[in-house]
Amino acid sequence: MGGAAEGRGAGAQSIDVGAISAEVAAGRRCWLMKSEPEVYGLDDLARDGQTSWEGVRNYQARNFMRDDMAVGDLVLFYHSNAQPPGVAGLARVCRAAYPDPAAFDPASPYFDPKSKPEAPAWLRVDLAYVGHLARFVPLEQLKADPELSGMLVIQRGQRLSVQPVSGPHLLRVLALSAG
DNA sequence: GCCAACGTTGGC
DNA sequence: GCCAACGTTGGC
Repeated sequence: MGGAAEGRGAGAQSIDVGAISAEVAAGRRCWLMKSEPEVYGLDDLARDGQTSWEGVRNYQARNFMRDDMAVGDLVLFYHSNAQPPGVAGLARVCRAAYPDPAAFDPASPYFDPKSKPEAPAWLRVDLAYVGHLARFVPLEQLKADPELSGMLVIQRGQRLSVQPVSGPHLLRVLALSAG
């Protein structure tokens, strides 16, 4: 591997910013979701094409998925606990919230005995890969950008792994990644 | 590894 | 319902 693909996994795609802008202008909902790249990063999603977002164990994050997330929604894929942390790419919700089977599995690190199949406490969505940002946008750059003031991910102590993002903020991140 | 921020738990 | 203790997140 080399050239433009340096540092990206096999199958990495670029993002059609014009098409995304049109979607956002038409009212497409936007999100940011965090993953530790050593656990499951954007390269893994590019390889797999889609994935089930298991393991959300925070009520506010669950409620966002349950109440507000729909098929087609756009997702900034954020690498947390990374060096540096930041936005790596774009994904899309391809299945709306449904019970997270990991919560029922005693062998899973996400097992939660409070969650029963007849009354699931935890949900997951499925995400499809859209593309890698032209350039990774580190958290430091998000924090420094005046147009992104108010974005949740840059706020101190903000730990939510599923966050709503405004359309203009999502487009701004794409613009920053282009240069 | 440190630690600030936050969420959850459990005694009362 | 209060709140201290504890566990987790996640940047640094």
